[in-house]
Amino acid sequence: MSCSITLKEKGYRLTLQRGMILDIFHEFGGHLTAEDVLTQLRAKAPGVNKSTVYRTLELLEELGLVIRSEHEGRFIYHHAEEGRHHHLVCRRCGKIMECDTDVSLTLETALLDRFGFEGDLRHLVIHGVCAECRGKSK
Amino acid sequence: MSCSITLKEKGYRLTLQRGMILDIFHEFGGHLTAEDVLTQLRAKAPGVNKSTVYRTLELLEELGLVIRSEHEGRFIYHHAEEGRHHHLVCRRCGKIMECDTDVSLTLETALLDRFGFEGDLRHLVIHGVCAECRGKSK
DNA sequence: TTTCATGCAAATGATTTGCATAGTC
DNA sequence: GACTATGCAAATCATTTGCATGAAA
Repeated sequence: MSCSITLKEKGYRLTLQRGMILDIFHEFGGHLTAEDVLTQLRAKAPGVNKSTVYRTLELLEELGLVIRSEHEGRFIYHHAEEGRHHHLVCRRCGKIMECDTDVSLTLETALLDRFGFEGDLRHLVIHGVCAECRGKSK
Repeated sequence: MSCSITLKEKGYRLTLQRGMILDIFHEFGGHLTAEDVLTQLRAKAPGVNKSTVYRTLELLEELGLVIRSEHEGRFIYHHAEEGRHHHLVCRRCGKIMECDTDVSLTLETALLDRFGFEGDLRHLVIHGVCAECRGKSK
């Protein structure tokens, strides 16, 4: 698959661990913490170490294969090929929804026009209150 | 000032430390880490403790007096009254610029219309490349 | 066989917590 | 005087790092 190719192209070794971590991102669509990845990984290969996960995630992010963001004091990762999308985090129930990026196109052009800032709007984390929770309390 | 009043209104004690931390947010417009606050604080009152800063920041955030966001694995805080603004973080030079929120009005309404999601667009952190850095490399 | 990746264990650094004391109301 | 906030020290938790060994090219 294309990720493995990228690894090799850039001169990195395709190890069993790296392959499995890439697989996890392919299978699992959403956002994962390093610990999530480790848990998934250990279901298949019990011996794998924490450091390997952290080092691999760092590498994959450098290569642009995964996107790193942060949530509640920890880093979360998702597959870059998964497509552009934003995260809507509800501050009441904690639910995280995905939303595609056409909602932010205007913002993207505005930033470029006004500030010359090339914003990476492939992935925003937006906090707020979801429809469900708004219905309950308001 | 209004912040002190809010503290008292909600039944919290207005201590010297809390007052000074509020002052720091009033004087210093930008975003501060807990450690930044501690440093500023110790310039005036050397004896103040780390825990007090963390506990105060937690309280101020609960009361809505400061806004907490995260950047590079640590929490950053800014005064809520400072007005709505976004942060544009340059991934090349690390510079953080502020930008007002009218650029995101379209986004705000789009989220509400489409998902019923009431996004808190008083403060976004947007990563990207600033005009200066774009000029250099592109 | 050479070099890079892994596992292990220990270090780091930000944030949190328990508890006795000091300060506010 | 009662009760809350502070300082101190130690605990926690995610992430990082040094080093010897094992695996990939």
